This record gives sequence, C-alpha cells and structure tokens, in this order.
Amino acid sequence: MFKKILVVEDLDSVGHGISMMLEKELAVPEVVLTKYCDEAYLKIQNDLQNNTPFDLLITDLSFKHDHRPLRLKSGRDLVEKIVEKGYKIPIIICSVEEKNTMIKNLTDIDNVVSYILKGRDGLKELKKAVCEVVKGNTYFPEKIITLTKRSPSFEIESYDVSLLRHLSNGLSQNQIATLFITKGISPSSLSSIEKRLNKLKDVLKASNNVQLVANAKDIGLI
Amino acid sequence: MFKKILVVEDLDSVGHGISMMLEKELAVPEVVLTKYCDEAYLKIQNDLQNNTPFDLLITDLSFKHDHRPLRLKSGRDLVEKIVEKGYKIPIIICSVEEKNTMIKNLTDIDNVVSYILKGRDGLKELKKAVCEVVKGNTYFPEKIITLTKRSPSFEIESYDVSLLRHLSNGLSQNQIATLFITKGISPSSLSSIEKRLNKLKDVLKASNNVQLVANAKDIGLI
DNA sequence: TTTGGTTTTACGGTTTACCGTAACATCCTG
DNA sequence: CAGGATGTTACGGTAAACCGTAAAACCAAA
Repeated sequence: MFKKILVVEDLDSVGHGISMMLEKELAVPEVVLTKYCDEAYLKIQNDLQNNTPFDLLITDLSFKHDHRPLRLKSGRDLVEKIVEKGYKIPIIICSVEEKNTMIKNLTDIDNVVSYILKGRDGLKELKKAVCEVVKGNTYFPEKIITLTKRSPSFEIESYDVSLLRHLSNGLSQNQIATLFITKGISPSSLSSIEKRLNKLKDVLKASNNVQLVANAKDIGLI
Repeated sequence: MFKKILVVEDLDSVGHGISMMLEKELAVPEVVLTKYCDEAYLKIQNDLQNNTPFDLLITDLSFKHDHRPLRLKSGRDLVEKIVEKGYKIPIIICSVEEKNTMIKNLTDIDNVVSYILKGRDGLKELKKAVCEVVKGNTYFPEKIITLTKRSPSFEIESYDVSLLRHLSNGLSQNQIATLFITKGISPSSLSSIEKRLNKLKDVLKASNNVQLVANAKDIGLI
C-alpha cells in the first residue's frame, strides 16, 4: 500500500471520512490532510525537495473561498500546476463535478489515474480506486467512462481553454495577444485570437464573448 | 447527551464523518445513518410508533437522484413533511446551501434549531450545535445570522440577476434595453443598464462584462 | 525548387462596450 | 413650495469587439 498520501479537501466532514478510510481500512501510515490548494502545492513541492515525496494525491475540485487570498482556487488549478512543473505524482480526483468536458479534460492528463464521483458510494469507490492505483493501474468507474465517451467530438485544445480562461479573468483580446507574444505562445496575433474565438463561438453556439465564456463555464470547460 | 440520532446524508464520505464524530467524540450510543429522505421519514415515523423515537435529526438539503423514484426529493421536503405531521423532533440542517432566502425560510421553522454550513469547519460547528441543542438551545453561527438578518451593503436584486442572465444569453446591452422597454421593465435605458452593470462590476470585482458574467456564474448568482 | 493548401498575420470598417459628464425626473422632508 | 437626495435618461468620445478580406508565412508533397 502507499506510504504517504496527501488529501486536499476543504469540507472537514469529507476530509475526515476519507483520511479515516485510508488510515483504518487501507492502513496507510501517513495521511496528510489540507484544506487549501495553495497549501497542498507547497507541501508537495517541499516534501519532494526533502526527499520524502507523497506517493499519491487525492483532491477535490471545487473549494469554498473564504478570507484567504488564493493563487490556486480549484483542484483543477492544482492539477495543472503539478503538470506544469512536471511532477510525476499520481492523482485521484474526487468530486461531485459531473460535467463531461471537465471530466474529459482532466482524465486526459497523465497524472490523473482515477476520477471518483462523490455520491452515495463515493467512499467505497475511492477505496477501490486507491487499491487499483497502488498496483499501477488506472481506475475509472463505468459512469465516468460513459460520461466522457458522450463528450462532443469537437477537439478543443488547451490553447482554446487558456484563451477562454484569460477572457473570463477580464483580459481583453489585445491583452491576451501581447501576453501570448511575451510568453512565446503561438498563434499570438490579435487576428488569430479573433479567428479562434469565432470558431469557439461557432462550436459553443455563442454570439459574443460574454455568452461564449458563460457557455464554456456551463459545460465545465473552464 | 442525546441517546438516538438520525443522520440523513447521501454522500457516504460526509455521512461517515458525521456519525463518527457523534459516536466517538460525543458518545452518542445510537446513530442511524440513511441516504434517502423517504427512508428517513419512514424511520422517524416507525420508531415513534414503537415508542423508541429519535431525539434529533441531522439532515442535508440537496440529494443526488439515482434510479430510485422518490417522494421526498430534498431535505426541505423532509423537514416540511415532519412539520406537517406535527412531529416535535428537533432538526439540525447541515448543508452547503448559502442562499439567504432558503436559509431564512428554513430557520423560521420551529423544529429547525440549528443551521450549519458545510465548510472548512463544518464538522466542528456541527459538534457545537449538537452540544447546544442537547441543552435545549438553538445554535445559529454568525454567518447564518448575517445571511438572514441583514442583506449585504449592496443588495443584488432580481433585476440585476435578469440583467446578467440576458448578458450570458448573448444579448447586447442595447438589445436588453429594447427588451426592457417592450416588457415595461424599468429602468430600461441603455444608460441605466450601463450604470447598473458598472455597479455590479464593482461589487463582483470584474473589469468588463465577460469577467462579470464569469464571476456571477462562479458564485452561483446565475 | 515549385506548387498547393493551411496557418498566421495584417488591415479597414462597423458595431458595441466602456467611461465620463450632465440634464431631467421623482420622491421625500423641512 | 423649496431644497436636496436619489434614480433615470441623454450624449459624446475612446477603446474594444466584431466581421469581412487579403497578404504573408509555413509546410508537405511533387
């Protein structure tokens, strides 16, 4: 079994349930529980540098925001940060999120070895997932597979997602263009960004940027 | 302490956390856990007739629906059914639901002696609540009181919500203006709509309409 | 190297959003 | 009624989004 697992979950009731299961039922010697993604990222980074890395990350997706100013506001942000840094830690996502595009985007990531829907048997499913992952397998319940299969065949790349993200964060198309230029992301011209957004508007049936971002949020793309 | 508590919670991870807390920390001898409101109602009714009634009901509000056909689809239905029957069992509601009208409606009910927001310290709060309720008191956290008693400095009216809805549906400010004119909704001028949107941008910390709608979706306003 | 097709970029024009300022209307209070 | 406070509408200028078209750059195969 895993020796050291990090659980990221804001609701203490859920967090206790999960860590209890890991400790009592699966006899994991070290379970670390944190309620913030920022904190989780620091722990992962820290323990990696100290040569005592986590064997597994179990994370929720949506987190309540309180007084604290946060850099990583969701489990998705955390996962993307880990991928960006090239960390090889396996990740099990445990969420109530059922939007298929969101699930598809996440399960496409190599680190994400399992996606568990919080539900009436979520804890049982999570236990099964951990048992499979420790053997080097992935574990995706039937419901997750059907949800992702049914996803639209339009291929929306990470470029499109980042475009929508920047838009939803209040950047103008022009600002995104200059940002992409400085970051060396291509295409970066305003014209190309416009064209790409037009394609997205077509796919997501939106008539302007506002509706585009709204629809993207509705289907869990961002 | 209470002798017999019924916990109604569909997510097993949360349910385990709560019943564990009640049994281990508060030494409640009998904790019954159920995942369906219908089942909960039958148990309450049954044990009352058998002269072994529950001392307390702890219930969630929103429940996932699966294959089972349900008569009571939410915690609210359950509470209202109990009130309708005149059962005197005290009720603690434990939910993520933060909408003030919903909270206000529920906390006005006599049976509802506490409302706990599931959050980072939800379990701790629930423990406090049970300890107060057993003494015959009610327990409403500060946040609940502020949510019900006083509305925020800037009250977001249904007008604002409809404005945001129309925006998210792809209408331009101009189109919304003409729509409001035909519908007789006031204010309807483009200028007023702009002004109202500016206020909303201020409140929701958005720099343009795109971010405004994105943020409104994030906090569940639309 | 040439060719054809795709992607990226450039540009001009129209509409809409954005942001002041100010006039007009309404309501309440002294 | 006068006065102020608030709410609504009007207008003008700048920035950005929107929507064509077309040139330039890129790439793979002939």
